[in-house]
Amino acid sequence: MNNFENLEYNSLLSSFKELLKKNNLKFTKQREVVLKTLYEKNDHFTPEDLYILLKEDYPQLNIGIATVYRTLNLLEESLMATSISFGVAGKKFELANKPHHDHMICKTCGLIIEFQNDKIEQLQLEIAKVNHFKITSHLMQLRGLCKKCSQLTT
Amino acid sequence: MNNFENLEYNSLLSSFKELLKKNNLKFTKQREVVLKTLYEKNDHFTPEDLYILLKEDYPQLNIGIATVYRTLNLLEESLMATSISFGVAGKKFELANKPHHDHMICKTCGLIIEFQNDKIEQLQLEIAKVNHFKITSHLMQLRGLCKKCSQLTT
DNA sequence: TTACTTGCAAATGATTTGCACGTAT
DNA sequence: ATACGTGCAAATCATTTGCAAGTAA
Repeated sequence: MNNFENLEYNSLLSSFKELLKKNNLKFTKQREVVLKTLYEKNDHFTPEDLYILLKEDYPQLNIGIATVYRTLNLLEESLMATSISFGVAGKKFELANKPHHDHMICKTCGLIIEFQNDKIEQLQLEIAKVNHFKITSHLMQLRGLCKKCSQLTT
Repeated sequence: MNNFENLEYNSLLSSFKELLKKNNLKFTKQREVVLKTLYEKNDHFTPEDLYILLKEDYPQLNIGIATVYRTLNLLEESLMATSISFGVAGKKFELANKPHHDHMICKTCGLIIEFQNDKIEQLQLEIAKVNHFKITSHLMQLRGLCKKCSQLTT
């Protein structure tokens, strides 16, 4: 659970600025365009993906990939972004302004489908309770083939 | 689903040898001790963990870490082992002779608790069906605090 | 004998870090 | 003016790979 669900851009921006101030960090153009792009594109990005996109969209900024990594890590630590891991293949980040959801990931084309299921969440809580385990977060990924790729394969 | 569930060591070993033969690969001491150690310790290991353990237990073998990586990858490709990912922090492998299960992972002490829930698996299949997605595997991890660590924290 | 395998060290690829310069406050 | 942030290049870390020597079949 975080405090950023369903926020529009201006509210996210305010939260971000507040958070920066609270930690004696500065509001820079680089940090701004990372947040803005994640919001506008409303998608999942690897740091590399986002770096390339920012180079295209804001060439005059001449952003460095290290800054992209630093900003994504900052957003994730502040709970304004979340990431899903692809093992050694890296991580993809998304803003945390959407309600909680999990992911289906196509092994062939990388398509990500989001889903949410209350019954599963409920069952997870029950399982945790039986094991005296206190859940702080969970990761659920269904891996396989999306409609398109499973048709190509067949 | 794989064919290794509930197998004892001798059967696993036979399967492994068969699999090696089928692929014109050789049965070596290094491959043997990796399989054997995973079986005997019945636990989850990073390649590094296992490498250190094998160095201790079989010092005369002088196994290299590259061989540990190669063997774990071979076992995983052959479906005799599975891995769970910890993001950038790496992967942990375990033998696939146990029935399918998922994991609870303690963020503080690293304890792994295994669990299995048919209702959740069923719900996952339904969700996939609705989205025309063909599941080949899934990853479900509940992260948080085990009984012991949540008592220490409180 | 003939491949395949191994350990080693070098290569790789993603991510992080040190540093001198730039910039928000 | 004073931190903090940035881009760059070098460093790091886990993992993979090339190669000459070793070993299973």
